[in-house]
Amino acid sequence: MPTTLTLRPPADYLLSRDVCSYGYFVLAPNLWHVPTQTLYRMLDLAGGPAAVRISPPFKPGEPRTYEPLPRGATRIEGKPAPSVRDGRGVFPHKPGAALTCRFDRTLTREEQAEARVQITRMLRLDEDADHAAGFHAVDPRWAPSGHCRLFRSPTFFEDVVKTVTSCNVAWPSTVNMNLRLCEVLGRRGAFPTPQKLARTRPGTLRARCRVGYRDRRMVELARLFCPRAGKPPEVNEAYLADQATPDDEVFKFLKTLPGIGPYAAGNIMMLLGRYSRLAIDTESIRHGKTILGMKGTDGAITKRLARHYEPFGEHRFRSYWFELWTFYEDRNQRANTWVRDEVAKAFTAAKF
DNA sequence: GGTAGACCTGGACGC
DNA sequence: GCGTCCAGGTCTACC
Repeated sequence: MPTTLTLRPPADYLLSRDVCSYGYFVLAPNLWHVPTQTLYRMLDLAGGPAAVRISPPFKPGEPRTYEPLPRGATRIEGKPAPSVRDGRGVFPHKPGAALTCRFDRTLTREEQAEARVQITRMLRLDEDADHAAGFHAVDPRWAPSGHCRLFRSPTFFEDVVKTVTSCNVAWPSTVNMNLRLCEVLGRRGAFPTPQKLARTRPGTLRARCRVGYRDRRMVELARLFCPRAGKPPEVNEAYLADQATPDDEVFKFLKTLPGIGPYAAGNIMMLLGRYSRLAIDTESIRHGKTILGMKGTDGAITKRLARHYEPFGEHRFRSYWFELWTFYEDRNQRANTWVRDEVAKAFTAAKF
């Protein structure tokens, strides 16, 4: 019998808001199903891949069976998206509602524990209501909407690779690269494991996944996540995620990784739960110019942005990000109504 | 330490 | 339909 797990999120948790809070929710293998406000994806577990559907509790009378997506499907036809009349407050379920995680196969006890860890990481269920209150105390602008959590991947490796696919490329290419990585290298469409990517020939990555010159860097990066000659992986996730490790040390280490520069390192810091740094890219410059009214060269605006977000201290990234995210939502409706293949083309700096 | 140019892909544009 | 140009962040060579 297929496994169903119930996860108790923090009291202020809203699936539609907290999943649709960062661009990675539209990158494969994630699939946000707009009509049912449900997240689908494939998780790679010890016993093999398992598809999971994460949703608020189902109402009495609703079908209890798992409804797999057709292979290759990118969307499901259904009812129109819920009303977005809310002006950043109303969603189709209540804050703190238990999350139902339905799998397409039976999971062993070990796999259930593994799945809980991965889903908790992805949804940031470890950032409780007190954590959110800490952010809102520093930046009260986001208290009414409750924005605080930023969606990420079930594994650190996936977050790092996704960040590399977002560098020096327009958003549609990032969407495409992730789709192909999952289709070509992932088991049943899951995100490829470090071991699989480390064994892949750069030429295959370039030709079939369209990653371009990133091919060798991605293979080298994957190798750093794999144990070698009985030694632990060079990338020590526990050390990097440990809040006792200084931000400066983490940032310095990340920049030594292949394909990771200042922007990518800043972004990965956020994905590790470290919000004290910005990740400055062309979108940041555009934001500085068009929304914050900054003038001057890109270098000058970068310095002004640093000064502008200084007052938000340990929460700089989130204060910056939700300004940017609100800008996107004002022009493209609420993020929980976005369909992957449609936003793939709309979601670029040049379009705004 | 700072900077110029190469690295690829895919969208936009002109013909 | 084809060719050309351009955006995007990192890396390397060079000053």
